[in-house]
Amino acid sequence: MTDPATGQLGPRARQIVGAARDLLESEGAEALTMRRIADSVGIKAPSLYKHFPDKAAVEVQLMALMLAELAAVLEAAEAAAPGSLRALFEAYRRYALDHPGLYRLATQKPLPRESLPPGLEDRAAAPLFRELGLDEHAGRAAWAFAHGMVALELDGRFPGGADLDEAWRVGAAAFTR
Amino acid sequence: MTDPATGQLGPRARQIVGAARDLLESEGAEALTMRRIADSVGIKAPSLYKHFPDKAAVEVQLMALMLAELAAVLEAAEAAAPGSLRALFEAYRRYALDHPGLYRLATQKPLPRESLPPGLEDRAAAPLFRELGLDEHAGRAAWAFAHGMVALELDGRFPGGADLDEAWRVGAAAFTR
DNA sequence: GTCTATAGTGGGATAGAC
DNA sequence: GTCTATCCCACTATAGAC
Repeated sequence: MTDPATGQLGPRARQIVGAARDLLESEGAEALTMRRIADSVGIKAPSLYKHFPDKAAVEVQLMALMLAELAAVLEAAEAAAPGSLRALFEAYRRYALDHPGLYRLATQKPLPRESLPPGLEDRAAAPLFRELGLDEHAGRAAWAFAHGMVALELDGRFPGGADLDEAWRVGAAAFTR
Repeated sequence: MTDPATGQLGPRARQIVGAARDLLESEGAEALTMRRIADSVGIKAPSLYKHFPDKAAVEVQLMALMLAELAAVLEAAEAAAPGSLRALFEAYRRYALDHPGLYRLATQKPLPRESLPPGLEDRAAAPLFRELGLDEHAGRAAWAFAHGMVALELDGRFPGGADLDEAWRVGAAAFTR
């Protein structure tokens, strides 16, 4: 539940979101139920409703968490290696593979844009667009490439021995111009 | 249920898969339940188990259907416009957008490769690889781009007014070389 | 802010008669 | 190959006591 004044989460609510996150990463999306979240926190499921109106509200917080972390990771990559699309892709891939549950949750359905902190979505997308000279079309194409690579890898769609580093390299070269 | 001799589906089983497909496309993945499928066919849910061992077996048939159709569509595009990556992307996009339920079902989880007709997966992938000169890395990168574009578009992740044709064009140009 | 109890829904799947 | 009846499970969410 968000504080009506500040829009911030209380400590208990933050703990719930943290438990939900751990559950999602350790056991996958099917494990993300109100009962399991409550168990992790050490309370009963109905008590969760004193902190969040419904399950969707918990998921919104998880999506916001993912976007903020991804933005931070991309911004750090940009600062460490300015002008390197390779480095941005590398950071994107690493984040997604390290947090597959969160990445999928925030990625496989429409974003509840009204419920998210303003500007957060743009902040996560900005480094890629900056790198590609603010060309919106190239930015979308490169984003789609990165998302596609990650989605296919997470879903085990590439053959076993595939050299994905090389595919990422080809993609980075294709969009670098 | 597959005929033990031929591996083919009987007429009733084919009807069930067709009903499942229509349900999936018209009402989405959540509507794809054994009860709903049975309703569409005009029988009761338990009767489905005389034709398929479980729900997963129905889904496998849907995945095989999607791969076969996608392969056919890409092969047709290749024949109509040889050497055009643009044309392949166009066909890929159109198929996915026209059959979002099927596309997602066959795409958002690991393929049950042992249960699919041998070679089907490769057949669906072949046109793209042929177009890119059999370069496996370029093939994977281009496939990831196409899948990423489609996934993001299906999930409503692009901003409202985004000119996606242009993003596809940029992607095709980037991988054409 | 936590609990117990429970409503209400819906799902996959099986048993056994016909 | 279809039916009825049923099991067993799991989920989200609410009511009301403390």
